Amino acid sequence: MSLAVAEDVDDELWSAVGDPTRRRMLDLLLASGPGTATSLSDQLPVTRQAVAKHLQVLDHAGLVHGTTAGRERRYQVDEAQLARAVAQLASVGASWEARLQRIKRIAEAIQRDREV
Amino acid sequence: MSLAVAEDVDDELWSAVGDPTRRRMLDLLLASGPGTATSLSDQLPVTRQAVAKHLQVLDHAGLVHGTTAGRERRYQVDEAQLARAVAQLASVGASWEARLQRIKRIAEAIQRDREV
DNA sequence: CTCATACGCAACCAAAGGTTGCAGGAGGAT
DNA sequence: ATCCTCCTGCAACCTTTGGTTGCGTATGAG
Repeated sequence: MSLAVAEDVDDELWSAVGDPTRRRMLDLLLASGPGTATSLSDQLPVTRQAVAKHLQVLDHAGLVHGTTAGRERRYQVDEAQLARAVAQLASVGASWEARLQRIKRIAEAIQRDREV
Repeated sequence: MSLAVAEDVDDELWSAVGDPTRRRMLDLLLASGPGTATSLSDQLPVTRQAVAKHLQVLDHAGLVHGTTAGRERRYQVDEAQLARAVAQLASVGASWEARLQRIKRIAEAIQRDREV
């Protein structure tokens, strides 16, 4: 049985998604479609500049993708990359859950031994 | 259909689990059983003090639970709380995936309209 | 008793999230 | 063409957080 830790996970994706503000930005972009730093910032408790920095991070992680249109710059979610991120979350979760199961089995085995 | 954003998530749990070092620590504690700041630190690329701080964070989030034994202080994973964290990861992932699916369906509908 | 070991506390440093302030470019109104 | 507005980018600065080194202290081994 492979005990390899599931931390072959892309740390940049994780930390991109690890920030609560960025998670909410992704939520908003998914819920309302493409948006700009300004449009996002007035749905969030932070300033436009903070949002802009987060958009850079998300862009660099490939989770969003921005296009300039006139004086606006609108960003939209890269669906494939977000799907990848979701898969990695699931992977880490599954790994932990597997270990918890294993511990539980061992605990039960000890319990049985005591009852003999 | 409820469009409520899945950010009713406990931010403390998320950020506890959001840090890569803390994730590795949880991995180690799950893999090798209870451990001390020292025992963890020499399996990690950071100092004992850094590990100690992370243990405080994890403890405060309820993910681990430490007991003093002589001159050692050993920590072990709180399985129930970690299970909760895993559930929250899964919840956010599911929420995003649902939205991605919805977007995909809409895109296909538009595609069909064009083909008429 | 002495020595090694594990710990906690404090000072310090760099990076990240956040803020304010300002200069510049694109569009609409006069 | 001009003026005004709006959205953007850049720079300076503050605070929190992950990380380090250094030190004092307590506990177990010899």
